[in-house]
Formats: sequence, structure tokens, C-alpha cells
Amino acid sequence: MVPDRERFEDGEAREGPILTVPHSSEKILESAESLFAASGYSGVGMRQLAVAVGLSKSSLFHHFPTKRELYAAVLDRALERMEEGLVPECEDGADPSTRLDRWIASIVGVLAEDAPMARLMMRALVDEEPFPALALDGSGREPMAFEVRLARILDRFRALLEAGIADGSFRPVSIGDAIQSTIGALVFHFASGDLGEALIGEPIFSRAAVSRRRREVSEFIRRGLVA
Amino acid sequence: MVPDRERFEDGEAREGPILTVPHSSEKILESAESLFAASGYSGVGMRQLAVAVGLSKSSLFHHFPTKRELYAAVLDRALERMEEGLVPECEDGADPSTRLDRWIASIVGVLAEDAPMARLMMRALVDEEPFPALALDGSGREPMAFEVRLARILDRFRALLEAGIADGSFRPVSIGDAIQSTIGALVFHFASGDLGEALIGEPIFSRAAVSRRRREVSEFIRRGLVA
DNA sequence: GTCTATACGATGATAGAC
DNA sequence: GTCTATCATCGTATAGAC
Repeated sequence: MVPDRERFEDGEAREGPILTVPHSSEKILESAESLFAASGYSGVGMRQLAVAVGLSKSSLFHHFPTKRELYAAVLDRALERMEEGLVPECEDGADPSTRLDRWIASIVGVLAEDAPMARLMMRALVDEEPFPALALDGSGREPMAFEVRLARILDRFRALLEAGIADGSFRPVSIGDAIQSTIGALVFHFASGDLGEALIGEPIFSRAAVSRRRREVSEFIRRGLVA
Repeated sequence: MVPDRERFEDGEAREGPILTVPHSSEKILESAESLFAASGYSGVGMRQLAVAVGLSKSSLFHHFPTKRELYAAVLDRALERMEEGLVPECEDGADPSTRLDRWIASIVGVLAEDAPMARLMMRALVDEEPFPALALDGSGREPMAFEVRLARILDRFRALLEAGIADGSFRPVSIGDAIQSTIGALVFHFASGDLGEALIGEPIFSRAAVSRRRREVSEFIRRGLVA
């Protein structure tokens, strides 16, 4: 019940030397990511995280000065993986419709192989704070790393939609609304846990569910966008 | 800085009789709903809520025995409004395509006129806990009121999709996936706050943004589903 | 870099007066 | 039904030894 390493704070149950293993910040970020994904920013305590990663609270604060900076680092790390999974698909000169298909397949791939990702993203986007304006100007605040990354990703998708509308392969949709609909359709499913499992009848990260999802959401979005 | 009513616990700053106004549970639920929508379950404290509603913590615990039960009541109350906004559209004998349009318009109407709703729903659906299985069987747990309500709403939408597929007006989609895509496209936008505003260039609850959203998401989903 | 120990406000919840 | 007072626990964070 009581976390192992926390008992020592009370001065009781001290028994012997504890094997000290070197811990990198990466291990902290990895544990933090799954905890934040599962319970949200305020649902995770530094004590809890310390136990999960096998360190004391104080050591966590050595690696990251505040909880918020740790959270920002977690978000940035996740978006970095997302960006990496997306880059190769967007740079060649294929037609917009083909690039859209690749884009959707890449996103589904990242979300499906990286279970905490969708939940983490969904929470970050629904939480008000981190995105006072994606515009990055006007508000006196300096943008955080993961905001810049998100803006880059969305700008690339925006450019793809604009190219498709310009050459007539996509309908003349409201681009902002189209991006919102696409994000919602893509990300929500992989963030929906038990509800998703109840709706499709099997775990959402199972192989069958993922390959079906790829087909279904790809066709859904494609039909929503193409002329 | 320090909450007004909480100061008295310290035994200081006691000045005079405080006007006691009768408070109904409804007022608590209303305040709690906007707070939970803004900050999530663990992001809201009973103290904070007590200040917002103008009561002491203890009075809150008189109305609701635990924070979780208060949260469950908030979710149920919100889903109740959602259900009310949906009922008239689903019961007549129109063809599936027409009913789908009405369905989408109703959901957008509820989400747009009820600002905390989308965020509250999104958080509830992404949080693991409250939905161990929408099936309501198998798990030894008794279903909560809002789970029953959600299951009813989703079952009605499922029936609409099945009817449309059966009579050939909809494509033979995977129904679970189609529901997930539809929820994502509909709800995420109104839960996305600053990101949504940055993407569409104006507040998401402004009149212009709402009416555009209704057109855009309706066409997006319709094209994704109809044959 | 890791630990123990501590600081202090906030947390959900309870007891009991009015 | 409302309040004051109190509780043990947890919240983030810091100080300083090794």
C-alpha cells in the first residue's frame, strides 16, 4: 500500500543499503508519459512517479526543476516521435490525394504503435492552458517547444489541404474545420480506451482492430475531403 | 488570494454574521460542471468548488457524500441534457440519410449552446475509469447512471447506421469505427478551446463559427457515411 | 546524481455545534 | 443544511549530506 521508497521519510523501516542504479532522464520521461496519458497532468503526483521510475522525489526534481517542465518535456518528446513518423510522407511531389492517404496511414501507424500517445495528445489539446494561441504572436508568452512542433505538424497538413483545394482534387472546405474534423476522427479513437473497445468489440490496439481502423478512418476522411 | 470562506477555519478574520442563503444541489452541480470541464476531475478541489458556489466544503459533503459521486452526478446531468436534445430527432420514420442530418445538427446544437459539455464529455471518455465496459455485463460492477445514458444514446446512433446500411443508403462501414469517427469529429472541435480558435481564426462558440461548423462537419460526416 | 529530511499549503473527508 | 474545527494524507518543492 505505502510506496516502498517513501517509508524512509518517516524514519522507520530502514533496513539496509539500497542498490543504486543509474537513471537517465529518458526513463523518467517514459514513465511520466504513460502516467500522464492515463491520469492527466493533475492526476499524477511526483511521489507516484518517483515510485514508478524507482527514484526518490528529490531525484526527479534534480532532472526537472518543476512538474510543469517535466510535463512539457513529455509532450515535446511525444510530438517529436509524431513528427518523425510524418516527415517522410509529406516531402515528395505526389499528388494531394495520394499524400493525404499516406498522411492518414502514418498518423494511424504512430498512434497505434505508441499507446500512450493519443491519450496524451487528447488531454493536452483539451486542457486549456498550453495553447493560448498557436499563432505564437500577440500574447506576450514565449512558445513552448511542443507548441512549435504542433504548429509545424498542423501547418504541413494545412499546406496539403490548400494544395488539394487549389488543384481541384479536394472540395473547397473550410480548412480549419477540416483539420479539426480530421484530428478528432483520427486521435479520439485511440484515446477512447474502454469505450472504443466496447464499440468495436475487441481491444483497440489489437492487430485486427488497428488494420480495420486504418481502412475505415482512411476511407471516412478521404470521402469527407476529396471532390 | 485566500478564499473568503476558508479563512474562518484558521480562527482569524472573523468579523460578523454571514448572510445565509439557501443553496440547492443544482447550483453545486452547475458550478461543478464548469470547473470539471475546465480542469478535469483531479484538477478540481472541493475547497475550490465550495468557494465558487458560495458554501463551505462541509456543506458540499452534505449534498454529495464523496467527490466521485458529485462527479458522477455532474456527468449524468450533462448527458441528460444531451439525451433531451436528441430524442425528438430520432423517433420519426424519416429515411436514414435525413435522420443522420438531423442527428448531427442536434448534436452540434447541444455542444454549441452548452459550452462545458464537449470538454466534459471528452474528458470523461478519455479518462479510463468510468467505462470498464459499456456492455454493462461481465464486470461485476453496477453501471452508473451516466453510463446507462451514454449507452442509450450510442445504441440509437448504432440503430440509425444499421438501418441506413440495410437499406443501402449508407456504405457497409464498420459500425463501431464509424461511431468513433463521428464522435471524434463532432465532439473534439467544441472541446479544443484555444487550438480550435487558432485553427479557425475566431472563437469556436461565436455565431459565425458555430454555423460554419454545422455545415462543414455535417457534410464531412455525411460524405463519410453515405453510399 | 542520488539520497534523507523537512517545509507547508491543499487534499478529501469527518465530528459535532447550531 | 449550514457552519467551524480538525484529521491524516498528499501536493510540489527545497536543503544539505554522501
